[in-house]
Amino acid sequence: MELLQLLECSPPLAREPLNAEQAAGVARVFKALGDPVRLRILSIVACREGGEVCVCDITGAFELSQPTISHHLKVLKEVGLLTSERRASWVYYRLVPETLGELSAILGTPAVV
Amino acid sequence: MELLQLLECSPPLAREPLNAEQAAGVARVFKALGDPVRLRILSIVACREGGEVCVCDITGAFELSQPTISHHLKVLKEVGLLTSERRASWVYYRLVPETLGELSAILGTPAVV
DNA sequence: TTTCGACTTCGATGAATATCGATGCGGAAA
DNA sequence: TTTCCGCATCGATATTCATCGAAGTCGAAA
Repeated sequence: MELLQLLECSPPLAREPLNAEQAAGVARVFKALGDPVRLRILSIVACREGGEVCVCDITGAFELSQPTISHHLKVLKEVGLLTSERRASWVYYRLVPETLGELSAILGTPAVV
Repeated sequence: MELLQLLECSPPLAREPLNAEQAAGVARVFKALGDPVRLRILSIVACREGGEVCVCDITGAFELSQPTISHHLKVLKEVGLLTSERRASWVYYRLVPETLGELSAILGTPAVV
């Protein structure tokens, strides 16, 4: 099952206990968020006007090697938080807001909490 | 700085890029959520009428050793997602809804997304 | 006091991961 | 074609982590 679909059929934490499959899927995405570098990358992409950032801009924001940034981008892409598109020599990354929204819903909306 | 306070002053991902300190604090909590067992534990506690669960009830829901469950409970407690209280021979765990709410707000409310 | 049960802590181990340098690849320019 | 640049992949390494058995703690009961 695709990851976003699995998120969509995972109930909020406080509604009913997650089963093992749901928990495994949701945990994959939260694990991707559980790294400060990846969180900052995601934030950089999310804040950008136009919604897309090229890798060189992200690399420039950290004192980390380019392969390391590439690794983190791959992790974020694998769990459905980012998409990428190559245009000419550059690769542009975009946010997938649906995935973030599903996560937020699983945690429970602030109003309900 | 205490973790919940750091969450409170961390902007939503899409508002402005997280700085290193904010990202480190937020990542700690997401990392705790990035394990399927811990997610299920959290869900079990969140769903429970009365809001509290004793360790033996949680242990009984998994095919894992009791020290392993205790380890996961400690992780969830250290990042401010659970609190515990001992009464007689039993230890009861409760959810900290404020922490979940802060996380949800950082991801961005579903309506805004 | 001794015993017992619920739970935590400790120590060890195998697996996962963050990081990097070196290398590969794809496209554009020369 | 050759060269160069942006980015991904590979291989290696040091660290982190999930898990468990053994041992410790704490409170209640005997």
